[in-house]
Amino acid sequence: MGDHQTDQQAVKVYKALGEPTRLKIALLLSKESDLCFTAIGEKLESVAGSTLSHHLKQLTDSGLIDSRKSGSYIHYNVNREVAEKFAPYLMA
Amino acid sequence: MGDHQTDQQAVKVYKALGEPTRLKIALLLSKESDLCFTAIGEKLESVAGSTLSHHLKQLTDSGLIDSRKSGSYIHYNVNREVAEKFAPYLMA
DNA sequence: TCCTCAGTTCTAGAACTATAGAAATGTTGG
DNA sequence: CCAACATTTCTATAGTTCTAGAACTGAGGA
Repeated sequence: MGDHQTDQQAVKVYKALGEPTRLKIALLLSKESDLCFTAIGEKLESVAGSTLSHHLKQLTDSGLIDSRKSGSYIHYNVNREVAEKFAPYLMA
Repeated sequence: MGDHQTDQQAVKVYKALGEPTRLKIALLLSKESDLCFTAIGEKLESVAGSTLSHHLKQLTDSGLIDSRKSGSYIHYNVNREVAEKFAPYLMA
């Protein structure tokens, strides 16, 4: 068993990926870098902004997705290190 | 994006692992093969049999854990192929 | 400054999940 | 067959999560 801290992150990452919309977001970001909030929203059909925000929060809180603010946009990316460690399936 | 079928299994596997008790079970089984229901229950402190059964069902339904009946016991094992594909972290 | 656009937070309801006790099922040993 | 044990199913409940609308914050452009 890895250390407790790491296992806790594993739970967060897996919980984040264990929901269809969030897995889709993670897969989108693994194919295309630097998408911003609105761009992600457009690729998912019919998801309210508030819902998308909620999903992105879980993904970023887990450490799997990084966000970077640029002007009035926020760009999202898969954190490769975390993905390789817990879910390299995303990068396949 | 992988095919839809595979992504659906990914969601199931990750959902199964995104809960502390179930991650613990998966990690236990990755270290020690062929544990049976009761043996797993003993390694987790204070989990009712009915609850354990429920967790094991999700793990086996996802394909991540295999079960094999032998006499009146059921032995559980990590399915290495599925683990390598979605969560090699388990085998690390 | 004012308006607009990007994204978040608040609120709330419907759906889902974790948990366990009790009852049921199935298997083995006596 | 009966008793004991392994595991599941049923039922109920407390807590969590998904979802979206409405209201909010903050940045940039006219």
